Amino acid sequence: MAARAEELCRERSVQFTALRREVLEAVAASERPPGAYDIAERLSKPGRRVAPVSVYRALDFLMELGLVHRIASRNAFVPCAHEHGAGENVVFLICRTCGGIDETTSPEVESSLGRTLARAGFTPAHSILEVEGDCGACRTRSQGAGRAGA
Amino acid sequence: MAARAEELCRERSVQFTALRREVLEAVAASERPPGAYDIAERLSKPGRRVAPVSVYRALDFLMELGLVHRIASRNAFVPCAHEHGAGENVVFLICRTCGGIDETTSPEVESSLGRTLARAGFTPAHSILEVEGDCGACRTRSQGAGRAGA
DNA sequence: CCGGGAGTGATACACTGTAACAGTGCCGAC
DNA sequence: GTCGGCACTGTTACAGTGTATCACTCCCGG
Ligand SMILES: [Zn+2]
Ligand SMILES: [Zn+2]
Ligand SMILES: [Zn+2]
Ligand SMILES: [Zn+2]
Repeated sequence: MAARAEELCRERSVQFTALRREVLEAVAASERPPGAYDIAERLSKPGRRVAPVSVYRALDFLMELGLVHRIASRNAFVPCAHEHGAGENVVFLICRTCGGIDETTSPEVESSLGRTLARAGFTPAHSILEVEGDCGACRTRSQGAGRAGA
Repeated sequence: MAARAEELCRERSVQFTALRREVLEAVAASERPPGAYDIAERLSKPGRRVAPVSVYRALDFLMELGLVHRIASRNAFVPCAHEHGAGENVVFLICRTCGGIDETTSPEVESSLGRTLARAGFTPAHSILEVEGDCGACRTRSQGAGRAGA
Protein backbone atom coordinates (compact mmCIF):
# COMPACT_ATOMS: atom_id res chain seq x y z
CA MET A 1 0.00 0.00 0.00
CA ALA A 2 2.70 2.44 1.03
CA ALA A 3 4.85 1.32 -1.88
CA ARG A 4 2.18 2.26 -4.38
CA ALA A 5 1.67 5.56 -2.59
CA GLU A 6 5.35 6.41 -2.90
CA GLU A 7 5.29 5.54 -6.56
CA LEU A 8 2.27 7.74 -7.19
CA CYS A 9 3.86 10.61 -5.32
CA ARG A 10 7.05 10.34 -7.32
CA GLU A 11 5.05 10.39 -10.54
CA ARG A 12 3.25 13.53 -9.51
CA SER A 13 6.14 15.17 -7.72
CA VAL A 14 4.32 15.49 -4.45
CA GLN A 15 5.50 14.50 -1.00
CA PHE A 16 4.57 11.33 0.81
CA THR A 17 5.21 12.59 4.29
CA ALA A 18 5.30 10.68 7.54
CA LEU A 19 1.89 11.92 8.60
CA ARG A 20 0.33 10.97 5.29
CA ARG A 21 1.84 7.54 5.55
CA GLU A 22 0.56 7.10 9.09
CA VAL A 23 -2.94 8.16 8.12
CA LEU A 24 -2.95 5.78 5.18
CA GLU A 25 -1.74 2.94 7.37
CA ALA A 26 -4.33 3.75 10.00
CA VAL A 27 -7.10 3.58 7.43
CA ALA A 28 -5.75 0.34 6.02
CA ALA A 29 -5.22 -1.26 9.41
CA SER A 30 -8.63 -0.54 10.87
CA GLU A 31 -11.07 -3.38 11.19
CA ARG A 32 -13.97 -1.14 10.39
CA PRO A 33 -13.74 1.96 8.21
CA PRO A 34 -12.78 4.69 10.65
CA GLY A 35 -13.91 8.27 10.83
CA ALA A 36 -11.42 11.09 10.78
CA TYR A 37 -11.65 11.46 14.53
CA ASP A 38 -10.99 7.77 15.02
CA ILE A 39 -7.83 8.12 13.00
CA ALA A 40 -6.76 11.16 14.97
CA GLU A 41 -7.25 9.28 18.18
CA ARG A 42 -5.41 6.23 16.92
CA LEU A 43 -2.39 8.27 15.86
CA SER A 44 -2.26 10.27 19.05
CA LYS A 45 -0.06 9.02 21.84
CA PRO A 46 0.91 10.52 25.17
CA GLY A 47 3.20 13.33 24.14
CA ARG A 48 1.94 13.62 20.57
CA ARG A 49 -1.47 14.82 19.65
CA VAL A 50 -2.67 14.56 16.05
CA ALA A 51 -5.52 16.99 15.56
CA PRO A 52 -8.48 16.00 13.40
CA VAL A 53 -7.77 18.85 11.05
CA SER A 54 -4.40 17.35 10.22
CA VAL A 55 -6.07 14.05 9.51
CA TYR A 56 -8.56 15.73 7.21
CA ARG A 57 -5.75 17.32 5.27
CA ALA A 58 -3.94 14.03 4.87
CA LEU A 59 -7.16 12.32 3.86
CA ASP A 60 -7.86 14.95 1.24
CA PHE A 61 -4.41 14.35 -0.13
CA LEU A 62 -4.85 10.58 -0.19
CA MET A 63 -8.25 10.87 -1.82
CA GLU A 64 -6.76 13.08 -4.48
CA LEU A 65 -4.36 10.26 -5.24
CA GLY A 66 -7.17 7.73 -5.22
CA LEU A 67 -5.66 5.75 -2.37
CA VAL A 68 -8.57 6.35 -0.03
CA HIS A 69 -12.31 6.72 -0.55
CA ARG A 70 -14.83 8.51 1.50
CA ILE A 71 -18.12 6.77 2.31
CA ALA A 72 -20.67 9.55 2.27
CA SER A 73 -23.39 7.60 4.00
CA ARG A 74 -21.13 6.74 6.92
CA ASN A 75 -18.71 9.63 7.22
CA ALA A 76 -15.99 7.03 7.08
CA PHE A 77 -12.93 6.31 5.02
CA VAL A 78 -11.72 3.13 3.34
CA PRO A 79 -8.45 2.24 1.65
CA CYS A 80 -8.87 1.72 -2.07
CA ALA A 81 -9.02 -1.95 -2.84
CA HIS A 82 -8.20 -1.49 -6.52
CA GLU A 83 -5.81 0.61 -8.49
CA HIS A 84 -8.32 2.43 -10.59
CA GLY A 85 -8.14 5.72 -12.37
CA ALA A 86 -9.55 8.82 -10.81
CA GLY A 87 -12.65 8.93 -12.99
CA GLU A 88 -13.72 5.34 -12.56
CA ASN A 89 -17.01 4.56 -10.94
CA VAL A 90 -16.97 2.37 -7.90
CA VAL A 91 -19.67 0.51 -6.05
CA PHE A 92 -19.33 0.31 -2.29
CA LEU A 93 -20.86 -2.66 -0.54
CA ILE A 94 -21.57 -1.77 3.05
CA CYS A 95 -22.43 -4.66 5.32
CA ARG A 96 -24.86 -3.57 8.00
CA THR A 97 -24.02 -6.62 10.10
CA CYS A 98 -20.24 -6.71 10.27
CA GLY A 99 -19.72 -3.09 9.22
CA GLY A 100 -17.19 -4.06 6.59
CA ILE A 101 -17.08 -2.15 3.33
CA ASP A 102 -16.09 -3.83 0.13
CA GLU A 103 -15.48 -2.16 -3.18
CA THR A 104 -16.12 -3.29 -6.71
CA THR A 105 -16.41 -1.84 -10.17
CA SER A 106 -19.00 -2.62 -12.79
CA PRO A 107 -18.68 -1.50 -16.39
CA GLU A 108 -22.21 -2.74 -16.82
CA VAL A 109 -23.61 -0.40 -14.21
CA GLU A 110 -21.41 2.37 -15.45
CA SER A 111 -22.62 2.18 -19.01
CA SER A 112 -26.28 1.86 -18.11
CA LEU A 113 -25.93 4.81 -15.78
CA GLY A 114 -24.25 6.75 -18.56
CA ARG A 115 -27.20 6.08 -20.85
CA THR A 116 -29.66 7.07 -18.16
CA LEU A 117 -27.85 10.34 -17.56
CA ALA A 118 -27.61 11.08 -21.27
CA ARG A 119 -31.35 10.56 -21.56
CA ALA A 120 -31.86 13.03 -18.76
CA GLY A 121 -29.57 15.58 -20.45
CA PHE A 122 -27.23 15.50 -17.50
CA THR A 123 -23.45 15.72 -17.76
CA PRO A 124 -21.84 13.79 -14.92
CA ALA A 125 -18.67 14.86 -13.20
CA HIS A 126 -18.53 12.11 -10.64
CA SER A 127 -20.92 9.86 -8.81
CA ILE A 128 -21.24 7.92 -5.62
CA LEU A 129 -22.93 4.56 -5.39
CA GLU A 130 -23.20 2.95 -1.99
CA VAL A 131 -25.23 -0.15 -1.26
CA GLU A 132 -26.12 -1.22 2.23
CA GLY A 133 -26.99 -4.82 2.92
CA ASP A 134 -25.43 -8.06 4.02
CA CYS A 135 -22.17 -9.46 2.77
CA GLY A 136 -21.89 -13.10 1.83
CA ALA A 137 -20.08 -14.07 4.99
CA CYS A 138 -22.67 -12.50 7.29
CA ARG A 139 -25.54 -13.93 5.30
CA THR A 140 -24.10 -17.41 5.60
CA ARG A 141 -23.57 -16.95 9.30
CA SER A 142 -27.09 -15.71 9.97
CA GLN A 143 -28.62 -18.49 7.88
CA GLY A 144 -26.69 -21.06 9.84
CA ALA A 145 -27.87 -19.49 13.08
CA GLY A 146 -31.44 -19.39 11.81
CA ARG A 147 -31.41 -23.09 10.98
CA ALA A 148 -29.81 -23.98 14.27
CA GLY A 149 -32.50 -22.01 16.11
CA ALA A 150 -35.37 -23.55 14.10
CA MET B 1 -48.02 17.14 -2.22
CA ALA B 2 -49.87 17.56 1.04
CA ALA B 3 -52.86 15.75 -0.43
CA ARG B 4 -50.78 12.67 -1.15
CA ALA B 5 -49.28 12.90 2.31
CA GLU B 6 -52.68 12.88 3.92
CA GLU B 7 -53.70 9.92 1.87
CA LEU B 8 -50.60 7.98 2.85
CA CYS B 9 -51.11 8.80 6.49
CA ARG B 10 -54.71 7.63 6.39
CA GLU B 11 -53.59 4.37 4.80
CA ARG B 12 -51.08 3.77 7.53
CA SER B 13 -53.10 5.20 10.40
CA VAL B 14 -50.48 7.74 11.33
CA GLN B 15 -50.90 11.43 11.95
CA PHE B 16 -50.13 14.14 9.46
CA THR B 17 -49.65 16.92 11.96
CA ALA B 18 -49.21 20.62 11.40
CA LEU B 19 -45.49 20.51 11.98
CA ARG B 20 -45.02 17.65 9.57
CA ARG B 21 -47.00 19.50 6.97
CA GLU B 22 -44.97 22.65 7.47
CA VAL B 23 -41.69 20.78 7.16
CA LEU B 24 -42.87 19.07 4.01
CA GLU B 25 -43.97 22.37 2.54
CA ALA B 26 -40.69 23.99 3.49
CA VAL B 27 -38.75 21.28 1.71
CA ALA B 28 -40.96 21.53 -1.34
CA ALA B 29 -40.92 25.32 -1.45
CA SER B 30 -37.17 25.79 -1.19
CA GLU B 31 -35.28 26.80 -4.29
CA ARG B 32 -32.32 24.69 -3.30
CA PRO B 33 -32.54 21.54 -1.22
CA PRO B 34 -32.36 22.78 2.34
CA GLY B 35 -30.58 21.34 5.32
CA ALA B 36 -32.44 20.57 8.49
CA TYR B 37 -31.20 23.78 10.08
CA ASP B 38 -32.37 25.80 7.09
CA ILE B 39 -35.83 24.36 7.55
CA ALA B 40 -35.80 25.11 11.24
CA GLU B 41 -34.86 28.69 10.54
CA ARG B 42 -37.46 29.05 7.83
CA LEU B 43 -40.23 27.80 10.09
CA SER B 44 -39.19 29.91 13.05
CA LYS B 45 -40.78 33.28 13.49
CA PRO B 46 -40.61 35.86 16.24
CA GLY B 47 -42.51 34.19 19.04
CA ARG B 48 -42.19 30.66 17.71
CA ARG B 49 -38.95 28.78 17.55
CA VAL B 50 -38.80 25.44 15.78
CA ALA B 51 -35.79 23.54 17.04
CA PRO B 52 -33.70 21.48 14.60
CA VAL B 53 -34.48 18.36 16.57
CA SER B 54 -38.16 18.77 15.78
CA VAL B 55 -37.33 19.17 12.13
CA TYR B 56 -35.28 16.00 12.18
CA ARG B 57 -38.14 14.09 13.68
CA ALA B 58 -40.52 15.34 11.06
CA LEU B 59 -38.02 14.58 8.30
CA ASP B 60 -37.56 11.05 9.59
CA PHE B 61 -41.30 10.63 9.48
CA LEU B 62 -41.56 12.01 5.96
CA MET B 63 -38.69 9.86 4.74
CA GLU B 64 -40.39 6.83 6.21
CA LEU B 65 -43.37 7.65 4.02
CA GLY B 66 -41.13 8.23 1.02
CA LEU B 67 -42.23 11.82 0.62
CA VAL B 68 -38.76 13.22 1.22
CA HIS B 69 -35.30 11.99 0.35
CA ARG B 70 -32.04 12.69 2.03
CA ILE B 71 -29.03 13.56 -0.11
CA ALA B 72 -26.11 12.00 1.70
CA SER B 73 -23.43 13.89 -0.18
CA ARG B 74 -25.01 17.24 0.67
CA ASN B 75 -26.71 16.75 3.99
CA ALA B 76 -29.78 18.12 2.32
CA PHE B 77 -33.36 17.05 1.76
CA VAL B 78 -35.50 17.02 -1.35
CA PRO B 79 -39.17 16.39 -1.88
CA CYS B 80 -39.82 13.18 -3.75
CA ALA B 81 -40.52 13.92 -7.38
CA HIS B 82 -42.16 10.58 -8.01
CA GLU B 83 -44.57 8.33 -6.22
CA HIS B 84 -42.39 5.32 -5.98
CA GLY B 85 -42.42 2.42 -3.59
CA ALA B 86 -40.10 2.34 -0.64
CA GLY B 87 -37.74 -0.20 -2.14
CA GLU B 88 -37.29 1.47 -5.49
CA ASN B 89 -33.87 2.67 -6.51
CA VAL B 90 -33.52 6.30 -7.37
CA VAL B 91 -30.80 8.27 -9.11
CA PHE B 92 -30.22 11.80 -7.87
CA LEU B 93 -28.83 14.32 -10.32
CA ILE B 94 -27.09 17.08 -8.44
CA CYS B 95 -26.17 20.13 -10.48
CA ARG B 96 -23.00 21.69 -9.18
CA THR B 97 -23.78 24.94 -10.96
CA CYS B 98 -27.35 25.77 -10.01
CA GLY B 99 -27.47 23.46 -7.00
CA GLY B 100 -30.73 21.92 -8.13
CA ILE B 101 -31.34 18.24 -7.51
CA ASP B 102 -33.40 16.18 -9.90
CA GLU B 103 -34.54 12.63 -9.38
CA THR B 104 -35.03 9.81 -11.82
CA THR B 105 -35.39 6.07 -11.83
CA SER B 106 -33.74 3.61 -14.14
CA PRO B 107 -34.76 -0.04 -14.35
CA GLU B 108 -31.70 -0.51 -16.53
CA VAL B 109 -29.32 0.65 -13.84
CA GLU B 110 -31.27 -1.20 -11.21
CA SER B 111 -31.05 -4.54 -12.99
CA SER B 112 -27.39 -4.22 -13.87
CA LEU B 113 -26.63 -3.24 -10.31
CA GLY B 114 -28.61 -6.23 -9.13
CA ARG B 115 -26.51 -8.52 -11.29
CA THR B 116 -23.30 -6.94 -10.05
CA LEU B 117 -24.33 -7.40 -6.44
CA ALA B 118 -25.37 -10.97 -7.03
CA ARG B 119 -21.98 -11.67 -8.55
CA ALA B 120 -20.36 -10.25 -5.45
CA GLY B 121 -22.53 -12.39 -3.20
CA PHE B 122 -24.01 -9.30 -1.61
CA THR B 123 -27.63 -8.98 -0.53
CA PRO B 124 -28.76 -5.37 -0.86
CA ALA B 125 -31.16 -3.73 1.54
CA HIS B 126 -31.11 -0.29 0.00
CA SER B 127 -28.73 1.84 -2.00
CA ILE B 128 -27.94 5.45 -2.70
CA LEU B 129 -26.85 6.70 -6.08
CA GLU B 130 -25.99 10.36 -6.39
CA VAL B 131 -24.42 11.92 -9.45
CA GLU B 132 -22.87 15.35 -9.41
CA GLY B 133 -22.48 17.25 -12.64
CA ASP B 134 -24.24 19.82 -14.76
CA CYS B 135 -27.90 19.82 -15.63
CA GLY B 136 -29.01 20.47 -19.17
CA ALA B 137 -30.09 24.03 -18.48
CA CYS B 138 -26.79 25.00 -16.89
CA ARG B 139 -24.81 23.31 -19.62
CA THR B 140 -26.67 25.23 -22.29
CA ARG B 141 -26.12 28.47 -20.44
CA SER B 142 -22.41 27.94 -19.97
CA GLN B 143 -21.94 26.91 -23.62
CA GLY B 144 -23.65 30.07 -24.74
CA ALA B 145 -21.39 32.13 -22.50
CA GLY B 146 -18.33 30.27 -23.75
CA ARG B 147 -19.17 31.02 -27.37
CA ALA B 148 -19.92 34.65 -26.63
CA GLY B 149 -16.57 35.01 -24.94
CA ALA B 150 -14.61 33.23 -27.68
C1' DC C 1 -61.07 10.96 36.89
C1' DC C 2 -57.09 8.44 35.45
C1' DG C 3 -53.54 6.17 32.71
C1' DG C 4 -51.03 5.73 28.55
C1' DG C 5 -49.35 6.78 24.05
C1' DA C 6 -48.08 10.05 20.35
C1' DG C 7 -46.23 14.33 19.41
C1' DT C 8 -43.67 18.38 20.51
C1' DG C 9 -40.56 21.70 23.16
C1' DA C 10 -36.29 22.55 25.26
C1' DT C 11 -31.63 21.78 26.61
C1' DA C 12 -27.54 19.71 26.28
C1' DC C 13 -24.39 17.15 23.97
C1' DA C 14 -21.65 14.28 20.44
C1' DC C 15 -19.91 14.08 16.01
C1' DT C 16 -18.19 16.06 11.54
C1' DG C 17 -15.78 19.42 9.02
C1' DT C 18 -13.48 24.11 8.03
C1' DA C 19 -11.19 28.79 8.63
C1' DA C 20 -7.38 31.31 10.07
C1' DC C 21 -2.97 31.99 11.64
C1' DA C 22 1.60 30.62 13.42
C1' DG C 23 5.74 27.87 13.33
C1' DT C 24 9.12 24.86 10.99
C1' DG C 25 12.01 22.97 7.58
C1' DC C 26 13.60 22.92 2.97
C1' DC C 27 15.43 24.82 -1.23
C1' DG C 28 16.58 28.01 -4.70
C1' DA C 29 17.88 33.02 -5.53
C1' DC C 30 20.89 36.42 -4.54
C1' DG D 1 25.78 32.51 3.89
C1' DT D 2 21.40 34.81 4.07
C1' DC D 3 17.01 35.83 2.57
C1' DG D 4 12.55 34.75 1.01
C1' DG D 5 9.16 31.70 -0.67
C1' DC D 6 6.82 27.28 -0.50
C1' DA D 7 4.84 23.10 1.43
C1' DC D 8 3.60 20.96 5.49
C1' DT D 9 2.00 20.68 10.16
C1' DG D 10 0.31 22.45 14.78
C1' DT D 11 -3.08 24.99 17.22
C1' DT D 12 -7.22 27.25 18.23
C1' DA D 13 -11.55 28.46 17.35
C1' DC D 14 -15.65 27.85 15.11
C1' DA D 15 -19.52 26.29 11.92
C1' DG D 16 -22.49 22.65 10.66
C1' DT D 17 -24.90 18.17 11.44
C1' DG D 18 -27.30 14.93 14.19
C1' DT D 19 -28.86 12.59 18.74
C1' DA D 20 -30.09 11.70 23.77
C1' DT D 21 -32.92 12.93 27.38
C1' DC D 22 -36.45 14.74 29.94
C1' DA D 23 -40.63 17.43 30.48
C1' DC D 24 -45.01 18.85 28.88
C1' DT D 25 -49.38 18.76 26.36
C1' DC D 26 -53.06 16.71 24.04
C1' DC D 27 -56.14 13.17 23.07
C1' DC D 28 -58.56 9.05 23.75
C1' DG D 29 -60.15 4.94 25.97
C1' DG D 30 -61.20 2.68 30.51
ZN1 LIG E 1 -10.98 2.20 -4.97
ZN1 LIG F 1 -20.77 -8.65 6.82
ZN1 LIG G 1 -38.46 10.00 -4.88
ZN1 LIG H 1 -28.04 23.36 -13.08
